[in-house]
Amino acid sequence: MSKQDDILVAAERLFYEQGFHATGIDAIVEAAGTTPRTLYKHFNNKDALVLAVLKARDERYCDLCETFPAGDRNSMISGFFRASLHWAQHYSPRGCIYIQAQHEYGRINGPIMDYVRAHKSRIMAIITRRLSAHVHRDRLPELTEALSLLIEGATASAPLHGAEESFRTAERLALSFAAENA
Amino acid sequence: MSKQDDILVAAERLFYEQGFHATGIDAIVEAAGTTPRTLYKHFNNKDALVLAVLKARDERYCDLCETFPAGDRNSMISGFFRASLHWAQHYSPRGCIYIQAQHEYGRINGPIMDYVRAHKSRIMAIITRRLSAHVHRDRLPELTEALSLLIEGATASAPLHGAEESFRTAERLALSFAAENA
DNA sequence: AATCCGGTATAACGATCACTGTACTTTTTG
DNA sequence: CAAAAAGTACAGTGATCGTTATACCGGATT
Repeated sequence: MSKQDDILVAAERLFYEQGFHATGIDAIVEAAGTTPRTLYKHFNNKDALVLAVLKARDERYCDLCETFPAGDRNSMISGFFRASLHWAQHYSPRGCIYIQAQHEYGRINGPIMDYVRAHKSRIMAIITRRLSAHVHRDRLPELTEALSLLIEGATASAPLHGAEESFRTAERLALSFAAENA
Repeated sequence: MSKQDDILVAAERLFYEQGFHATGIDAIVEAAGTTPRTLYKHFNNKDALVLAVLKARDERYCDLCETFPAGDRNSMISGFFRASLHWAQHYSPRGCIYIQAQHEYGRINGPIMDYVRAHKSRIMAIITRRLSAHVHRDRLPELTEALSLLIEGATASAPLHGAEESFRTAERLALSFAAENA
């Protein structure tokens, strides 16, 4: 476990809990048990650190979308929400960090916003591909968009209404929709 | 139009476009055409200004939820999403300002977070009451929660996928759900 | 043995932050 | 008209921000 990893872990936790702008470099280095000088030897500036945190999260969530068990259409929809509930409970109990980044950096047309957009479309591409064998081709885009919207809504609702209930509601909505648009 | 209103309008725009922590007092007073001294005669501190902005938004959106046209169950669901689409396009094209506040102030157990929670439950109460005449009592809580989740998801998806498409998808999801759980 | 590399310690840079003291002018109001 | 209220001008507070300079340490590589 290098110091670079310690810094990444601490930064991810603090950025997510307090917000990007509200988290100073000093707080990160203290939580990571190191010094500003070391941090800036691994990351050119704060934005680079933010990007690294977003990238680490992106890879882990993409992995989750790739690996939840396959099956028929309905069981895959349920599996997707079950996996996302697990993710929300363990890694994302206070909403989506990309939505958070979009709010805090939305004015800027920089690499951070580019990464947010890329992440969301990566997820949609994975879902589309994994569902493609079990859904009619004409219905695939609208189902993917519905699932994306529902995950977004469940993640945003979870902090206030509880994760289990939010994701269960989202799952029921998705199954109703899929059944009607068979 | 008092200076206090000018300050509120400028603060709402800048907080929403750039984020709360990223927006300095100096930027607000410049946009409002006044001075820091005047701002602090109307608002004790920055948090009080944030609260005033959240309150102004709350009242306007509650008004919207109260006044969209009534009708039978399905037409009210459609009306709710149509009204919210209009709101998103004109006042909220970059996501929900309360979700934004929750991310930036979530660590703190203060009046800002209290107001966020109060806003969300106020909206749900209005929707529940307005739908109560047209939905079976047993199905009312779950439909309200589904609508809340869908509005949240559509608002969060709108900046990336387009407002019309996001709210149309949310509406279709809601109608499928309501039909299946009649 | 010499050199590089990851990391540490300390201190400081200029900029910006939220916020205020003081004094003056304009507008509103009784 | 007088008094209170609202707004302006300007400078400056201490604190914190992201970032860097300088110098030193220990271990692995060559």
